Amino acid sequence: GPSRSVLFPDWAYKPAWSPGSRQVQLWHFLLELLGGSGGQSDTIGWGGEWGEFVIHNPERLARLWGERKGKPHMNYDKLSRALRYYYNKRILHKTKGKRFTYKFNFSKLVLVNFHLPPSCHCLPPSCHQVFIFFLSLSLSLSLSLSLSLSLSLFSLIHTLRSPDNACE
DNA sequence: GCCGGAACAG
DNA sequence: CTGTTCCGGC
Repeated sequence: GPSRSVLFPDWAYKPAWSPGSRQVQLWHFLLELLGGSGGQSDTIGWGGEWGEFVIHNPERLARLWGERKGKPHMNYDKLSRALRYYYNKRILHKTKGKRFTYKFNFSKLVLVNFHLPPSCHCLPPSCHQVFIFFLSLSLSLSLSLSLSLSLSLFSLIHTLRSPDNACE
């Protein structure tokens, strides 16, 4: 597959509940596809609104996702069930009335997956907002360069969060 | 197509 | 935990 290490640092693939595992998540995969080819391909592309994306070829997307996860029987019916589980997590929601169209909640995406402990005051207060700004920039301009900058900032935040830089 | 419950896997 | 599989309902 295309370069997952380019877009996401390794720690982004490790859920907090399972330090050993390194399973790619569906929203990683979607952003990966949307981050390349100027945000447009025959399979998936950014939509009209901010964070909105359209699946142009649902079964092809499912096949690619199945290849990544080692699930040869993946299809859009099952992939879309996984997308629907994102609704309550506030990672995605459906753009109603538009076929195969969903929308990212990027601020929630950041807060859920990369939240800072409230007790830590080592970081500037607006690190999240800075990241969101970069990510929104990459969305509006469809520049993978901006996405790389965003993830570099992610890495920086992660480094600052390490025990070596703990408060007190 | 889209929804969400239920059982299940790793 | 994040999905995967299956499915009845709209």
